[in-house]
Amino acid sequence: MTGGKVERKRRMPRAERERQMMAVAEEIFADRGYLAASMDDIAELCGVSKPMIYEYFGSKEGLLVACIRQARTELAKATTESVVGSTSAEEALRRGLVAFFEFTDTHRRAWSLMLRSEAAVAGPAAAAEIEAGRQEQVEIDLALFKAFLPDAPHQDLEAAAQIVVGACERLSLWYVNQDEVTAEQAADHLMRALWTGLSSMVEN
Amino acid sequence: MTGGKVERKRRMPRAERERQMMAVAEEIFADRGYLAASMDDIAELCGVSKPMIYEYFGSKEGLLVACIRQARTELAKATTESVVGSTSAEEALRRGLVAFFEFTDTHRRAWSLMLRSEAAVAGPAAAAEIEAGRQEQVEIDLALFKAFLPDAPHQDLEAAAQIVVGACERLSLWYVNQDEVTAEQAADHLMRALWTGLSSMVEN
DNA sequence: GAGTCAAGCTTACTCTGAGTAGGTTACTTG
DNA sequence: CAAGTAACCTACTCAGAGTAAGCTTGACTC
Repeated sequence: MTGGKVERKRRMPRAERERQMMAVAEEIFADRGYLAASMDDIAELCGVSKPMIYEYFGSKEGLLVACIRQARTELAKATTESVVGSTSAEEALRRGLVAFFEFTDTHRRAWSLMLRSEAAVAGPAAAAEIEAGRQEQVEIDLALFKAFLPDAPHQDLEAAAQIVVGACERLSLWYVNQDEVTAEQAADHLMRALWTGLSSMVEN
Repeated sequence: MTGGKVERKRRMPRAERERQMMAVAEEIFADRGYLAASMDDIAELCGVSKPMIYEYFGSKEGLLVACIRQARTELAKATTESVVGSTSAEEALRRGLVAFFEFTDTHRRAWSLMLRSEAAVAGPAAAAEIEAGRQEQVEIDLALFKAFLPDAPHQDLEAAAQIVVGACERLSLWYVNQDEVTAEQAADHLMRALWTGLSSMVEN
């Protein structure tokens, strides 16, 4: 089944074991949902006993938070890097959108952890982690708009940033279920729907 | 504290007891989150023992689903009714948006149940109930766009509907935390950001 | 090699909270 | 008032999160 070597029950240094646990947890959480995932099962799949997970992550929610934080970091990295070298605000936004949709497609498990908010229900720490991720995106968009439209009312730009983030989330769900739609097309849809409206704000 | 009569431990017919249970549950779920809410606590606040809730709702998730379904029905009713009598697509969309934002403000508890998806984690039935609510909104928007832009590619309109629903969700969260923003203004922000883009689709 | 320290790991619990079996009370109707 | 049923209760089971206390293995001194 698994291509690599099997090596059951090896002793591992902490860092490596933590990575393995997070990989297993991400899969189990995404597959079964947070509630239905049991720590005993996760431990067994790691070839290790339950207290080890508690030793390293503190609690079930702590394990989930670690998974979410990792996904969040990767997403922020992917979108941020995609924007460098853009020569216009429009290009920057479009590139960011494409990177975002690509991420949600290639990292489906990680994304479903953040989006389907297996978290909101999990507890305050997990919910906060998710909301922080969204807020991060809002700040990025806001900075972009502010640079492009310095004279537009602040409230308008804030609302616009919220709109983009919300639209991205929802559109990503739709997009990953449409086989014939590419990340570029998803980004295009969003640009077409939003861009004229956004750029017209300067005249308001 | 509570304004009305107290009447502790009255016997009630099923329908009335169910309504009371849902009201209590909505509050507890919204306040503490699904996980932290215990069925024993809800039962006690109803002045009744736990098996009664199981008799009427089957499970904890069943109780949550009932709460969500009620909120969903109310939201659909409010937005649908707000649109009747509109003389243009633009007016219909704007009215629907205003009704939506008003609902999220006046029914905060109900809305937070649906939005913060205290549900996705709860289980498949609750998640399905939430997704059904979103899909309902998508269908409504899609029908509206289709009527106004019969020649635009279907995929474009579908994407547009998803965008509107996603943007609404996110913007509603922002809006309920901004005291100085009215429902009309929130709807305005969305219309300004989206309308020109949407209506230009006809030329594509 | 013997001693010792720590990191990685385990067994065997406790305790909370969802869900249930089986019985009791009180209102209605003939 | 007998009988039936709707509303309700006490007292459990059971799964799964979280923990206490100790075992094992390898590396590093002397």
